[in-house]
Amino acid sequence: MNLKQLSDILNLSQTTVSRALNGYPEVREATRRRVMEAARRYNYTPNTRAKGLATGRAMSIGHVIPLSRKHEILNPVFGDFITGASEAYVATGYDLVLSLVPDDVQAEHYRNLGAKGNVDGIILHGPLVSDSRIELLREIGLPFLVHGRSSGIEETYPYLDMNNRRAFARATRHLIELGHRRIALLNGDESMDFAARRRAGYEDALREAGIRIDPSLIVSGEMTESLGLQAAGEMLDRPEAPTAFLTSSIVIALGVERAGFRRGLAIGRDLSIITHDDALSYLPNGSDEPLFTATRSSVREAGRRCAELLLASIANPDAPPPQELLEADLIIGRSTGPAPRKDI
Amino acid sequence: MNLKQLSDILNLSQTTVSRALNGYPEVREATRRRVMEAARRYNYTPNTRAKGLATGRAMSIGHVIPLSRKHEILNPVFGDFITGASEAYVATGYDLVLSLVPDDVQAEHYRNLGAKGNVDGIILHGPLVSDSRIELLREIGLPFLVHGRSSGIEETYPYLDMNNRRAFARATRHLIELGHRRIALLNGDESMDFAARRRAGYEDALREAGIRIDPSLIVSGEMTESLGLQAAGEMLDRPEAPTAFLTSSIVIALGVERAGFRRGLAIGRDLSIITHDDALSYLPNGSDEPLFTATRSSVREAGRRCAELLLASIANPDAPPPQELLEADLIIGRSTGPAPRKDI
DNA sequence: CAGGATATTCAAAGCGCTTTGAGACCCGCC
DNA sequence: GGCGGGTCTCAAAGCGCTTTGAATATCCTG
Repeated sequence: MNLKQLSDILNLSQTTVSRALNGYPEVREATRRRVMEAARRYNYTPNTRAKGLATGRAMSIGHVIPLSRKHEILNPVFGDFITGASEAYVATGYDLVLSLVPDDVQAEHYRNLGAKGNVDGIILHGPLVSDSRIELLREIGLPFLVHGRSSGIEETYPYLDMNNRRAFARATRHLIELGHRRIALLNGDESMDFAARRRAGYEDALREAGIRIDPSLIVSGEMTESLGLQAAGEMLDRPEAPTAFLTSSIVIALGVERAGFRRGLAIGRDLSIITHDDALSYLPNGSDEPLFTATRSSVREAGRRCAELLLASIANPDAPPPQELLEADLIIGRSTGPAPRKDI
Repeated sequence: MNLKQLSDILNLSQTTVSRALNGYPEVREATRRRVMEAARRYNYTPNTRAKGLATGRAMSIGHVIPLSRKHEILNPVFGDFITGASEAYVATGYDLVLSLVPDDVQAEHYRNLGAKGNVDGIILHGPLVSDSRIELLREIGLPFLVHGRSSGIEETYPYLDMNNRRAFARATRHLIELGHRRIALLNGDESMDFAARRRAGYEDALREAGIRIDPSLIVSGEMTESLGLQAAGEMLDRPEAPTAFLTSSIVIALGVERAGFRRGLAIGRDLSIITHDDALSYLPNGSDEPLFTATRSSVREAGRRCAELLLASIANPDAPPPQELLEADLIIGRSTGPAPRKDI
């Protein structure tokens, strides 16, 4: 069923039907009702492509997920982010076009997305430190919004980020106040901006407390269970083992916990853990009382907000670029406690 | 840059340029090269919407993820699936349109997708037992392919599934051969088809061995770490505790493991665990030797294959509906061993 | 009830592309 | 040198929608 068929049935012109459907004022109420009614009856839905061609708007947003050739890991966070974004899109009739693109063809892909005209805007995922894609997107002229930030980019650009630095500084400070001195950091890949900022926060707090930064207590890499298991295992076997771990994701923390279990260490007593918790739906941090003490910030909420901001800036292109910084909560669970006596 | 501008620059008609670009034979090679060259130089990419309008093909595939209102959990498996599917799409120039749709508006959403004409086909995720969406999609007439199957649907429909029943029967048999008699099953929500089949496989093997099926050893629900922790914890505290667990996902298995740790049980000796392993990129089952004994089937591979099958059946609508069944591997890790002596 | 204002409706031009049917050009052959 | 056949190129008609500018009803006032 297309517009012409519908208007023929109604004995109206296409113009009138279109206007009636799109809420223009030049249509008598009775006519509009009649049209609406018929549209529903015949299950008429305007063809998106044709509508897009005519209006110049694609009614869809592109999400481009970088896929490293080296470690082809799709960030598990992504699913929740998308869920949140989707909420905003569904509410406004937008579609979500997803592309997973290998690093080496990213630039080309962004250019194509612009030229092909099938998205009205782009959400940029997984920004690196000094990420060149930001400049590229500005150059292309397609509206965009960065989920995260990129240190080292001077110009202002639209973003929504979580205050990683402050969150990790707070967490580190909390451990220090509990008497811990040897605090390990198991971080994500530090070429990613978020991980670099988390490390900066960790170092801020240590410096502040006059604690030497020990590079042998810092590991960064893919955020998997085995990273936690292996790195923590190795560190715990040292004579001067850390008494506390700060980890960038719950999955890593689970690995640390296991390394502790294997060595007969009680979590929260012999060994403290604070993790960042993205509040992923399928990895809840305990059901009632949180398992891990954690800096928590819902990535789903971030997804929703990102989508809202991008849609708003598409609707109003002259507004200044949106920039938002979410703060994480520090929630206390059962994985932290005072540093063991002998270590104070 | 659009076709007209490009053809003006080249002093050619739009037709000629279009034909040159799309590989039609009526263009001299020299001309074609000249056109190609210019297209690259000016970074011309045909507008998808316009092309779609003219050809009637959207060059994109819709993935509809059901989002239960009750437990808003996005299956973590989904990320890897999409990654796989993406590989097939990128190779053929298709886009991936994603929608997360609450259960109660699914039917409407499928209808709209059809009418709006912005996808050429649909991948149906998360089929339930007797899933009515399959009938709906057939009625709508849009090409589709089910990832999984739906028991209780009589007509043939295109699908790609993993042989869940056989996989779980094999795993259960393996435990039985190791001497286990009290084997618990921690399953996904059994209104989902895959979970129902897994349970059937588990029961097949028990029946075969003449072991009574004990409903108190079967739990199904959301596949989270805490499900594993709680269900296993509760079972292990019984006088007649199970000696082995079969779980539907690694996350559950991690929970079981933790419940074991907490009770001082050695995994692989006091307690055996077999899990299904979707080979998720961010949840590797150990780095060299597998942590868990597992039935393994890469969901990413499944994604790639689903996409390929759907694209093939779009290209050739008269072919019989593709139906494929993947077999899972049973890989032996360190989480299984003979049943403890006293229990034999 | 004429005349102008207002409320409705219409025909037609685009949006950027593909594709059809026809025309121009060039070649070699008789 | 004219003609048939191949090779290229072209103008124009759609694809389904929005939107402009004009036409037609309808209504109200004096």
